[in-house]
This record gives sequence, structure tokens and C-alpha cells, in this order.
Amino acid sequence: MSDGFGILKYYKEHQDEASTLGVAAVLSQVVALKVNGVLVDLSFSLGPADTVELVTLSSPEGLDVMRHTASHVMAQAVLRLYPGAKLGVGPTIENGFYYDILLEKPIGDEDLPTIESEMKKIIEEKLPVVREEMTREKALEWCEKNHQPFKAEIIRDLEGETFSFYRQGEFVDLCRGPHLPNTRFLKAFKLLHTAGAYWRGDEKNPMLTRIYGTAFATKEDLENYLHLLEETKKRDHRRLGKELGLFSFHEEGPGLPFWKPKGVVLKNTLIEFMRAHQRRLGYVEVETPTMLKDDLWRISGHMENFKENMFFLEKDGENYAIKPMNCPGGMLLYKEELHSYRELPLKVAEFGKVHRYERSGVLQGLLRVRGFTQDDAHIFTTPEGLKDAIREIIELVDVVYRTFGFSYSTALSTRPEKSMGTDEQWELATSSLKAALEESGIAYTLQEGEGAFYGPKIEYHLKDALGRTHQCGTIQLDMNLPERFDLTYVGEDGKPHRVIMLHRAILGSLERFIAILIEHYGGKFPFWLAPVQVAVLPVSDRFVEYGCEVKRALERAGIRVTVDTSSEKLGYKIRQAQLEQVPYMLVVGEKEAAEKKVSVRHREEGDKGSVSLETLVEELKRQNRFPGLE
RNA sequence: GCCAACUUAGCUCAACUGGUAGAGCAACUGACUUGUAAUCAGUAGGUUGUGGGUUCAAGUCCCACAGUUGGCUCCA
Repeated sequence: MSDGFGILKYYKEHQDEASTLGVAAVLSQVVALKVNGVLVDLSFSLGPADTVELVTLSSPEGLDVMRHTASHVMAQAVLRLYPGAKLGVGPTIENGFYYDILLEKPIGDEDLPTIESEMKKIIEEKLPVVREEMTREKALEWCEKNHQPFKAEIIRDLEGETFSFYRQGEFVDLCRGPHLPNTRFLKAFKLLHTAGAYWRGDEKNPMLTRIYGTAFATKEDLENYLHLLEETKKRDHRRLGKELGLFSFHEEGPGLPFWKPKGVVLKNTLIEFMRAHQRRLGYVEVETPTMLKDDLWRISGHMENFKENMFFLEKDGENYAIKPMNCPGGMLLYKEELHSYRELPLKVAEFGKVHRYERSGVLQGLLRVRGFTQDDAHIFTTPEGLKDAIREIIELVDVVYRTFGFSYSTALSTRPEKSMGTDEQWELATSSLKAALEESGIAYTLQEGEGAFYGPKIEYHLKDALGRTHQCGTIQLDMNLPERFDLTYVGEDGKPHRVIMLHRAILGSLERFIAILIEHYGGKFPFWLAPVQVAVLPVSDRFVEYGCEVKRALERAGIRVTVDTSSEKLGYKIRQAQLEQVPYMLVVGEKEAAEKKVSVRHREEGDKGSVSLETLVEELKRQNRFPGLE
């Protein structure tokens, strides 16, 4: 290295490690360089004026370099095992890497161990990874000679006249790099699963086999990651939904969930929670029909733009469509009567059940279904009232998400190239959304040109306890439907004006939101939301009667409670209630019955001693109130 | 829809290269009357997702259908 600066800087940052581990140990962690801010191989030749940073395995960039090399090693192993394989692309992704490969004979997950052991051999061989450059002509020649048509396609689509290739042993791959110095640097990796993937994501193209894998700097990191995957699996809402008796699916209704009594409690409690918040803000609530004649969907534009996702039926020669959205029905209601500017903003909520055809392959538990309930609302406002109307929604979303302990990020999407409406309309719409966000003190990212053709929108991405993000809430300004349905209000001047309409959903799809909640809480719902809040556990048959008395007292206070009347021992009853994640267990026996008391056990805090029934009822009533309403 | 895999008792899963389906939990019955995460014993439960085929013989092999799972633009 011609420049000592980077090394100095590195040592300054890693002084402690260097003294305890020794110089070699620290240097051996270096896998790449960053020269003038650009990531390059260790073999990069430096100039005198270059600023150099060392990239180690412990940095995100270093890990990325390693995963990239891992994908090459995997491709090499596949080529050794299955000669004639054609390589697609092999990028790194958030938690690992993949490679898309066209194989003469398809392989499955059971072939992964074979590939893994071949990869281990390649690592043992300690093959140096060498960068080579080729001209366009040479590169295409190489593709031809090595029967790599996909690589040739990539080169043809790329700009520039020289292309870098990386060689390790007999394996060469077109790649931007950088890579590990040699294959031995790859320490902890695992192949996870295979899947089909269209070449360049286009279903008109051939289907390649995608092999997913991951790699980490140390064995421990890899173990931790695999452990996290296990944990995630345990929290899977499909598994917990079955175990906790919340919902089910049947062959007869793909993508159409059946809600069981406990699941209905969850769903209804969420709806009541939203209602309570909306009522405070002066919302009204409506219900529009599940199916309406297709004339309506022609006016709304859905027949033009959403037909592929709709279900239809025919009766008496009339065509009906099952609603995929609630808005067109809401438009008819608005149009029924004249509206004065004095009654705006008009906030109309609908917990509407909608159905959308989703391709069979994309259905996924409650996360992707064909029938779901939205916490929808349409807000009709004057231009003057727009900003405040938006701000009110932003604040409501904040309260709702914080109730569940979700952190979230927001994005504002602005006018796309293809759009309707005038410049003035878009200007008012976009600046109102911006101003509302800023006044609320909410940070947001700008997605230029990502808005809908009919208006700009705010999207919410919430982050769950496992660090995954989900898109749920959205606030959309719609200039299209008021136009199509000719929605107006009577202004101060006595003349009709075009009304401004906002769509807004906070939970989005209740089904999806519940799936997220189940995984977020791992089935341990907060008290106010738990399907069963209290389990009364008589110590023996003799105290069942008193147990039932306790149950009735709690029921009268609006608490969801069960009594375990089985003739099992107390330990067994506790276990059952714990497995069901019931927040409170009330043990009742001789002492309790005599003194009108209960012994309280909390699902996480354990035995909390005994209190009088009266005190407990008051306490639980307090805990049962909807959060965020004070 | 496409690629791959899976579908066995209510649930979770067994059954070697084809030889006639088994366990735990749950349910039911009985005994025990229980004090903070599983009391004991017994009983019952299956046209192996559906339909077809190969075979002396199919849970196992082949085909079709259904459902489920992992994926299907994070561009060398």
C-alpha cells in the first residue's frame, strides 16, 4: 500500500483490539478497501493522492463483499456439480445472497447439502479471487464460448466498453466486485432454500432456479441469525392463529379466512378501538353494499383499471361486481344530498369487507388474502380545510401505531408522469400534505413521481418487534373520483364547487394487521385486546361454584373470562392458560372462597398474591379501557 | 398463473430400497379432589387431500386436479 493514512486511521479506531489481539489478527479481518469512498478489492493499485479506508468483515460493506463472494462460490459449486448450468444474476440481499441459475434438471432443497459440501471444498482450496477486465467484444466472446447467454444479455444492456470479470480457479463470472482476496476468507455460510424466479422478474422470460443462502463474519453471527429465523417461525401468525384458535382456512375458500370466536373478538375489539377514536374526531360511519352493478364500476374507472382483480356475478341478465374497494359506494351516498361548505370536512368511515382476486400463488396466510376488512374512511373537504384534515389523520395514525408499540416511517409520493388534473390542483394537494406532515413534526422521505395518477399520497411503513417492516396505513388525495362522480359542495357564494376527497386507512386490512399483531406480540396480546382476558382456575371441583361466581362478577364488568371446570390438577390448568397466553389467571380455593378473594397470577409476572374480588374487578375495568383516549 | 416442495387420526409427526398404517398430545370413560407450567389407567379414532393408472401387492411409483408452503425487478 502506497498510502499509510488509511492504516493509521484504522488503528486509531481499533487500538484496543490491536493491542490485545495483535496486529495480524486485526489485519486479517480486512477484506476490501474504500478508495476515495469507492469500494474496491484489496489488490487495487493505489495512487499517491488516494484516501484509503480499510473495510473489515465487521462492517456492513465488508459483510456485503463476503456475501457476494459466497454467491460466486455457490455458483462455482453448482457449475462443478451440474455442468451446463447457465448463470443469471447473483446479488447480495438484506440478510444474505442468492443466485439465479438455469439448470438442465431442476434441483430442490434436498440438493442444497451437496452444493454446500462442494462449496466447502472450494473454500479449502483457498482459490485467489482475481479481477480481470475485458473489452465488450472479448466479454461477449467469453459468454459465447462458455455458453452463458444471460450474461451476454446483461452486457448488451450495459453501458461502457470494458467489463470486469472475477476469476477463482476454473470459475469466471462477470461481476462489478469487489470480492474477498481468496475463497478461504469465507467462514460461516448456509444455503437456505430454493425457489423459482423469472429471468429479470418477467413472467414472459424463462424460469430460473434461485438458490438462497446467507453468510456471516463469524460462526456465532450465523448461529444467531439461524436462531432468529427459528424464532420468527415460532411466531408465524399461521401457526399461532391455529394454536390460539383465532382463524382457519379451508380448501373451499382459498385466501378466504374463517374467523373463530376468539379471532372475532380480536377483530371486533380493534374495530371498537378505532370507532372510539374516530367518534372523538366527529367521524360518522356508513355501510355500503357488498356488490353493485357494473355500471357503477364503469363510472368509477375500476372496470378499466382494476377488472383483473375483481369478482363478478350475473343474475337476471344484470352484471354485478363484488366490491374491491368501498369508495364508489361512498360516492353514491355523498351524492344523495346537497352539501354545504359549513358541514365540511365530512368524515365518513366504513369498516368495509372487500374482495379482490389475487393470483393463487401469492396468497399467504392472513397477510395476502382475497377477502378482507378495511378500516376505510373518506374525508370530504374544501381546499381551505384540506391541510387541517390531513393533519388530523396524521395525528390519529400516530396515536394508533404507538398504542401497539410500532415505530414507523412515512413517505410522501408526488405527481407521477402520467397523471390527471391541473398543475394548480397538484400544487395545492402536494403542499397541503407536506405542510401537514411538517406541522405534525413527522419526518418523511420524498418519493418523487411515485404518487397515484389521481393524486399524491402518504404511506406508512411500520416496524414490528422482529424488525420487519410492513406497509399498512395510507392517506391518499383523490382528484379522480370527485370528478367522475361530479361531487360538489355549495360554497359561501352559493355556487357548487368541486369537493376534495381523501381516502385513508390506518390499520389497512384488518386481516393483515392482525397477522402483524400476532407476530409482533408473539401471541401475548395486551390485556384490552386479549381474546380471553382472565382464566378462573378452581383448585378442585369443590370450588367450581365459587369460580363461576367470580366469572359472573367479571363478566358483568365487561371482562372476557373463562372458568376451567375440568377435574385436572391446578398445575395442569395453569399450563393450559399459560399456553393460551391468557393475561390473568385467578386461582380460587378454600381460602379465597371463604374471604371472597382471588389469587392473581399474571402470565409473565407469576404469582401476585390475593386480592378481594371487588378490588380486582375495579382494577381490571381500568385496564380494559382503550388506550390513547385520555 | 409460473417454478420447486409438501398434503398420513382433531393437532404434531413416524412407517428402510413398493409387502397391507403407528406414537405423543387432544377427545371420551373411570379412579384421584388436587394450591401456581403436564395425575394414573382404559376406550375410541384413518378409503393415507381428491380422481385415475402401473403392479400379485401402492401411504410409498406414474398422470391429472385441489389446497398449502417458499419464491417470481432489491438489474453483473
